[in-house]
Amino acid sequence: MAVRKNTEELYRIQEEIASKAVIEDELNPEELNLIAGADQAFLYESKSENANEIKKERIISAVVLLEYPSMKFIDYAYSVLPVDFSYIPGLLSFREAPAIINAFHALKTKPDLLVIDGGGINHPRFAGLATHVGVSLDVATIGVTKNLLCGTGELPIEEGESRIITYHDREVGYHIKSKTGCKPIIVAPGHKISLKTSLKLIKTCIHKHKLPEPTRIAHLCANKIKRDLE
DNA sequence: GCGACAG
DNA sequence: ATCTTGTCGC
Repeated sequence: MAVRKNTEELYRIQEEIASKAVIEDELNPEELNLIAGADQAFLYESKSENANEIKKERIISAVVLLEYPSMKFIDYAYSVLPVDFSYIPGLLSFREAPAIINAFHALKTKPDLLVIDGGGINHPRFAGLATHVGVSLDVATIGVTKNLLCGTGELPIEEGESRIITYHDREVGYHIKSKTGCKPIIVAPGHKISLKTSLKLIKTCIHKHKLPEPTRIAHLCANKIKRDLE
């Protein structure tokens, strides 16, 4: 339940992914029609055999397909996989990316863009979960999180307002005050999309909640699958 | 050395 | 992320 390879090797992989990430629009925002959201939930099966307690951990990744910009639900797909890699800040993708990639492949209709609950280039080595998945699948991605892993930036105050986040002299994302009374969320490009377009599109995906619809619906979907599975 | 640290 | 009931507020 720990790191399998040397941390240095994993860092090297992330640096390679970062070098392959394209932070420019390779999609036309005007023609965006299908958008997807991905989120994960976990299952714990604890077997208490005599004195030893064996715990199996499984990850559920749900990918929901929505129509843009109506945010109308179209379809979904999911994947359940065993996980052995524990959560380590900065190495989240090695724990969650495989399940997301599996669920994405299970989608019959592919989206033009995938929004993931995790960081994008706002990462110590500029290779957060959204960037990792985007480069692996060669699909445009945006990362959305509720907490900041690294970087600095002012906090927006008024609903709809946003402020740039910087890390090592590089602009890596934004804080967005999505709703009054709610802590700002963090948005960052993952792959094949620019900083500004990421901000613009996510704003369009914010309806009546703090989180944008793709990620919010995916979260509900993953939890329902989890309930039905136990 | 100490504190911080996506999900 | 997950363990969990009520409760304050729009």
